[in-house]
Amino acid sequence: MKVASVIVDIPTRQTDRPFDYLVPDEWEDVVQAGMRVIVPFGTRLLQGFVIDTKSDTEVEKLKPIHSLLDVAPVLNEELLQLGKWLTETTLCFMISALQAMLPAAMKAKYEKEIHLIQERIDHLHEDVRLFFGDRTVVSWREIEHTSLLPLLQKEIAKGHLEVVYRVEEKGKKKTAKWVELTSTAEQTMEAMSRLSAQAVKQKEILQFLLENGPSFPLKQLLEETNSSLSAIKSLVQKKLVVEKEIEVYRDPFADRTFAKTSPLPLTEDQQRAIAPILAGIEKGEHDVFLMYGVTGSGKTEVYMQTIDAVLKQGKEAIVLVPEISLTPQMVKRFKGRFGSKVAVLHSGLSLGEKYDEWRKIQRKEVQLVVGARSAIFAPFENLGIIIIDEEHETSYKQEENPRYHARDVAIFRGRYHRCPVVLGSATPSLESFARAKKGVYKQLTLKKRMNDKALPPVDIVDMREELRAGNRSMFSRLLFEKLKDRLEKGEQSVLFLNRRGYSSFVMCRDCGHVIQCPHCDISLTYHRVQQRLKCHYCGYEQAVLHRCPSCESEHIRFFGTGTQKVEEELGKLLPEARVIRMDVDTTSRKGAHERLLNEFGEGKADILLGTQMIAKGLDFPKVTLVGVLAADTMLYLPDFRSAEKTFQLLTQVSGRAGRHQLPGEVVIQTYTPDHYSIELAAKHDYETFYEREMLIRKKHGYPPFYYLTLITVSHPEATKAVAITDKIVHYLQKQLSSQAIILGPVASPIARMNDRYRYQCMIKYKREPNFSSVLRKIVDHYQQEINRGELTITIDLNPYMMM
DNA sequence: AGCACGCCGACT
DNA sequence: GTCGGCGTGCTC
Repeated sequence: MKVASVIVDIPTRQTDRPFDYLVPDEWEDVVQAGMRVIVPFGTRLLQGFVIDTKSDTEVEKLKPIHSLLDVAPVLNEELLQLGKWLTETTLCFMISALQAMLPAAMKAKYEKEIHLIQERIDHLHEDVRLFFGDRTVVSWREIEHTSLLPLLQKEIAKGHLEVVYRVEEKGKKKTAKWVELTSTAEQTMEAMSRLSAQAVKQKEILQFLLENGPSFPLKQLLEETNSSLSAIKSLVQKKLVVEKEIEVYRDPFADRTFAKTSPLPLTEDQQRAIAPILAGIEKGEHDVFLMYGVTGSGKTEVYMQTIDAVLKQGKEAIVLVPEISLTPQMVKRFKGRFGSKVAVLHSGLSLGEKYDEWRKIQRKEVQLVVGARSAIFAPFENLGIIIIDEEHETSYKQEENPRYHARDVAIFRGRYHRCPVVLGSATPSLESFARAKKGVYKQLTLKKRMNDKALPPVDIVDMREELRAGNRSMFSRLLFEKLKDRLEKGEQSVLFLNRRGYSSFVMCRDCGHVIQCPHCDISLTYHRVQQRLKCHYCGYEQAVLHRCPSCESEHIRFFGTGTQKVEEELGKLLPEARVIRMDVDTTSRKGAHERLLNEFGEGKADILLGTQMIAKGLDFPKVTLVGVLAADTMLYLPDFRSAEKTFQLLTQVSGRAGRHQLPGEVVIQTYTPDHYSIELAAKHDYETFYEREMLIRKKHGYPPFYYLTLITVSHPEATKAVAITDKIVHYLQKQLSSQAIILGPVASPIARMNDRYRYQCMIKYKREPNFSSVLRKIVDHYQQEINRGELTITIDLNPYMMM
């Protein structure tokens, strides 16, 4: 007897354990851990993952596996272990962990249907027969909310109708039809001679296949022989050819060629940095390297040469880059160096395209993956290096279950494969830099820029001064002068507007009323293109108002500075300037991002105006001026990392100027010019920033001095939310050591979302061996209320979003 | 998650 | 006396 332990596709506490199934004899040699199967569960069918096989079980009423979804495991031993580890470190369900490691296309889609039973059709109620018409199957969804439901249920009970559960995959493999000769050349020729004289096309097709076959893609065959499908059909009927479905990959880069590049000679700095990594690769040793290198110091070239060494060993490599900088420029660099050995995974790809890239990895058709966060789960079996570029980026932390950080996963995998993990950044996260200083990570430093160009001088403009001087525009006099100057010289400028925490809201000028979402405690954002007000948290939207709902005044207007508004003002101030605007609105269409950047690169515009997305990776020789319109917009968000984020962003943006022959300049506009994060960013002084910020973190008990966990409780009733949070706080105080600092309950920064009140509790701690079991007990205790859907408790170990 | 099972009130 | 409402607990 062979038994399979299966994790079923229901993410709840009660089903978060393996269920045993009998493996039918015919699959005894096939079923292995890591495969997906379909199993009966209660009355339905579900997708599940085999995590173990064994020869006996305590379970008495074993059901057999219904069917297999894979012929080979989709998760290997390492990834199964990694899944287990994810459940422990992020407190998620096993099924969520397993699904997170696979492309979304492999998730199941469930269909419930009512089938007609042919033999019982005479017994069937008149109305039901009428409803079915000439159909034999009706989807459950169609009748679920109709008056027909009770009648149908009776008929089902009587056995006149049958309920069928179907499980399907979300994404499909893409196939193409091919045509193939069924017999040998001689037999085919002989058959040709027996064809009727009228069958000109059929003979032509056979002849073509004899010369170019024996198999050929159907579509091209029709084109080449200029014939129609009917000719093929006749040949199929005569059994002279067969049609075959052959799997093809969707290729997101099909119509692109990438110029081949070769390794560049390394600078002294680079050589010093690469040596320990190469030694690690050579010896098969796991180490975490923090590569701290100023912008333009050539980190990417170092990455590529280490990858080269890994591939030469016959091993594989993963490169993570932040979603936002996974630009065509970036892809081009890797594709140019490593050609067809590269798979690219990012959110711009369709479900099916991601699935195809994943299968290329699984089939070992590629050796290198460049991708965003989830690419860390690439199913390589012989990893030689993992590189995380811009390691400080918060997008490496997933903000939904499983709430993992790609850096932690990388280190897990690096340890498993005994290979180096390289974290690269010009502005490392405090956590990583502190670990490097302690010697936990090995620090590698790239001090000099490759072309020996000095970092650009930065001017800080105090916008309060501007206001006092009577300048009410969003451009300071200095920035305006410099923009005009570049325009005259024919050089380019980049204007950066950080909109986060500063979106355009609608306010009444008479009574100060701000239009808010009726379901969330957050102001609605004005979307100019569609002339609508939208809630960014629950999706609520409404038409723009022309009269204040509170005081009936007509003096209601839009506040906040959006990119569109900057564009408008630029048009007034510098009408001759050609401006390209890049934000969510202008880049949402596929390929728009790349097109706009290309236009700018070709000099078709003087000014590139944009949000976050232009902060990274752009490298245009003619850019000599970078302007930051409002540096402090995110400085006062309720987030202990806001100073760090501001520093990183300003440093990042400044790095866009003067990367080549022409010297660059940076202008930072701010209302808080003496804030250390702005001052030190202007001086390009990371290390001083690090020291200052560390003092603050230490004083207030934040990472990297303390670990942090955020518990968010949400409930439709505010009093309940407070009471439960309060109980949790008290319980934690009893269970945790006296060193742990437990804060709360306090209302979340967004106190109501989707008509649910949100309260939170923050725990700062150094060492709590029982922490996760304490947290588990809390969730278990409220299980009923959670199941009823009234209550949710979200636990984020190591949060990056405090909202 | 979804479904069966079981316990209460409103009706033929 | 039964039909159907929802609350409770189980699914290998």
